[in-house]
Formats: sequence, structure tokens, C-alpha cells
Amino acid sequence: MVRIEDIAQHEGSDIQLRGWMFNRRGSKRFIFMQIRDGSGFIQAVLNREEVDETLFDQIKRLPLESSVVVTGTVAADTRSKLGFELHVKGVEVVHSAEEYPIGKKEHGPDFLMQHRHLWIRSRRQHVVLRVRHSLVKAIRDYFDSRGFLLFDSPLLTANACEGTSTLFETPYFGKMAYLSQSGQLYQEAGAMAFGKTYCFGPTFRAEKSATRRHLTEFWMIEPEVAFADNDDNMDLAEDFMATIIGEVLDKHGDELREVLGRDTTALEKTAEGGFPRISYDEAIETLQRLHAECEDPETKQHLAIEWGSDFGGRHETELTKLYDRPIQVYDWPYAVKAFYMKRSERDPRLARCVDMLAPEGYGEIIGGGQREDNLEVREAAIDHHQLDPADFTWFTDLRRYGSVPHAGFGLGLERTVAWVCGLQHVRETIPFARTIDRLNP
RNA sequence: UGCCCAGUAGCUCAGCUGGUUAGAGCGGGUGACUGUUAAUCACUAGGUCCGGGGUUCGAGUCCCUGCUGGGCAGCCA
Repeated sequence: MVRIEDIAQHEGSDIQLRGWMFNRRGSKRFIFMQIRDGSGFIQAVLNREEVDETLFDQIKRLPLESSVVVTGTVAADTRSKLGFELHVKGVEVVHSAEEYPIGKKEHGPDFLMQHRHLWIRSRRQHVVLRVRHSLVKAIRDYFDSRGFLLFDSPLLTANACEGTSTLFETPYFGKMAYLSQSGQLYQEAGAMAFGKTYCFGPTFRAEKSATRRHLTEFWMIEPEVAFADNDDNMDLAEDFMATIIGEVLDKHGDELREVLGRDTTALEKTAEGGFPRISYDEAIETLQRLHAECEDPETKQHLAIEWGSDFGGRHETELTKLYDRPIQVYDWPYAVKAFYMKRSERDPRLARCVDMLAPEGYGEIIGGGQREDNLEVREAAIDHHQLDPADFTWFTDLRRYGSVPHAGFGLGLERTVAWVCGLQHVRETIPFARTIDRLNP
């Protein structure tokens, strides 16, 4: 049994393919079956003079997405994008499909999401989900080959780690448990035990955010490094991003350009590294200048910003437009960042943390920083964020027994896939997206 | 959660300031076509105009309300 991706090795031989007929064209003499087997797409040609007449008539009427076993000869053909097609000798219909709901013309997003279990069969979705796969592999390879230990954080937790975000609750043997919104705190314990760790798993946010950048269930990669400050952290984040984007480009550059119509220039720049690093102070100055120069009243209104505020989507977009690759904005106001961030010793108004902003308007793809390693500052922060210290005794313990400077970051997988593929919405970057109003399919 | 937009054939949509039997393309069916690339061409079937209430001689069209979806903002990855 041959897979379409290996077809080149079988030129001239008779083979069998198993798959689905996703489209069909034809004339009196020919039927062109478009076959998908999961590894690729190929055209199988039936010539009326070369196959049984009953078979020809059966295939002429075969509904789209019927499953088939096709026997034939592999032939090189310049008219095929793949370079090869199959000259059919026989077809066994495994299942004759009912009328397929997804047509060849455009569909609306709701219809496609309702039929996500079928939509994933399409060519574009194949590219997107394969990019996701390759990105995951590149990410794991990156850390695995640099001395990081995979250290899974729990998904069920007793406490919120960022205070403000809304958590999913679930009954837990007479108590309440929460679905994890970040594996980060546990990575700090991991880094104190193993030096360099990472986790890669699903994360849950019950925020009522219904935008193109939000899912209630999404995947995050979170490395954590002992004996590292925020500058080391930025070095790591940059090398990491350049490396994984480079690997995905090597594997999928052609598909991205041809199937998705993606202009890969910014991705190529990203793979070179050399990401500009901009302090929050500089970024605010730039944004205030952009605001002053802005002539579009709607943009201008959203660009207004004072020192001390977090960025909105428009700030990220306008700031990143000035660069041809991701940028790292560092040293944010302490007040707007999570309680575990390291308070700057140079300037106590600041936290030693960093956001990496993707170019082309895709916004934040990495958030991270150095962690507070001082016990007293840590306890004060827990108190200030009105968190229950009892939930965090294990966490503060890490500052009692050999505390060291340490840093790490979190990468949002879906936002990264959306950026790489140039998609409008993260819901296409995961097999079955979970959003505020979609739990099915 | 706030603001804006939409819901008409299986799908994507048109349907003007309210007016008689609601249209197109795709998909389905039937047929034609010597290699097609979202194939093309002809014919054909297919509708509780999202639900509820209201205004009117008359509502797909106007008003109220509910539901569903989309976009933006906030929050974030």
C-alpha cells in the first residue's frame, strides 16, 4: 500500500492508494478523480477505453468524499502540480458517501466551524494543521537538544496564578479545583530542581473574550531557566523564535506561499534573528509620537497612551509596523504585570519582564520575564494581589531553599500558528477550537 | 461584558423608498462534451424569508423582543 507522499518512488509501477475522492471532473472519455489519502493529493485518471464500462459509469456517479481503494499505474505528468498522476485500472468503493455538506465555493465561518470535523479535510486546513504539527516538533526539538527537561505542570490546580483572569471551576471531591491558566509557577519549582525545564500543554481561560485572538482552551509552551536574568531570557526567546520559524519555513515555505498565499518575507527576516529590543519607556515615547502624528481619528483615539498603561491591540499593531521582524519590549511598569515578576532593582516602578510582539499586526506571541526571587518582595506581592498565602506556601518555599535569579516565558502556540500561516483567526489553528460560544464539535 | 453588523434554497448571497406567482451562482438530479484543474454547457427539482409579538388594506422589507452568528473594544497567549 502506497501513500501519496511517497508516490515519486513508484513511477511506472502498479500500486494501490487508499483514500477519499474529494472532487471529480470529467468528459465523455475521461473521469478525473481527485484523491486525498491524508499524506497528499493526487489526480487519478479513468480512460473509458481502458477500464470496465460499469466501473466508469459507477465512478461518474460516485458522490464526493466517498472512500475508495484505487489501483493503477503511477505516471509522471507535467500537467500535475504533484508531478505525478495515477492511470486507473480498478476502483473499489469502500463507502459511497451521502451528499457532502461542504461545497466547492465559499462558505461562511460559522458554517465551516459547525462542520469542523469535515472542514479539516480541506487543502488549506491540511497546511495549517501540518504547520502546527511541525511547529510543535520544532519547539520540542529546540528545548530537548539544549538541556531542558520536559516537566509537565498539572492542569488541575488549587489557585489562580495571575489573579485577575477568570478560571474554569470544577468540583473536586468536596472542594473546588481550577483548570490551569498557566504552567509557569510549577516550572519555577522545576527549574530549581533541574536547572532548565519546560512544559507544553493546554491552558484554560474563562474570560469572556470573543475576538480573533482568543480561545478558552489553548496550548502554551513555557520554559524556565535557573541562574538567568531577563537579558538571558530575551537571548533565549530570540534564538528560540528564529530557530523554530526557520525550521517551519524549510518544511512548509512552498505550501505557505502556494496554498495559503502567504508572503513569507517577515518569516524569513524572523529566521535571521536580530530582533530589536525596546524598553517600555522608549516604546511609550514612540507611541506618543505616533499618536501625535496620526491623522486617522479612529486610530488616533486608540493610540493615546500614558506611561504606566499596558498596550492595547492598536498600540502593538502600530508599534510593530515600524519593524520587519519580531520585537521585544522589556521593563514594563510593575503594576500592570503578574505578581510573580521580578521588581527591578534599578527602578522599583519597573518589572524585569518582556513581551515579544510579532510583526504584521499579530501582536503578543511571547510573554515572560525574570521572576521575583526575594522572599519578602514575593510575599508582599501575594498580599498586594489579595491572593491567599496558604495556596502559595510551596511557591514561597522556593525562595527559602536556595533561591536564585531565574527567568522564563510562555509562547502561545495558536497565535504563533496564526501568524506563520497569515490567518485572520486563531480558531483555524487548532483541530477543534473552544471559544466562548462553541463547545461542539 | 459594552458597542456595531448580519440571519432569505443544502451552501454563498441579491431582493431599492412596504405592493401581486421570492431570484442568481454553487451543490443535488438528468443529459452533452477527447485531459479536466473551484472544468464547461443545457434542462430540472429545491423556500415555515431565524422564533415570537406589533404597525398596515398589504411585511422578506418597518417597529419591539428573544435566539444564533460575525466584527471591534477591554483582558490576555
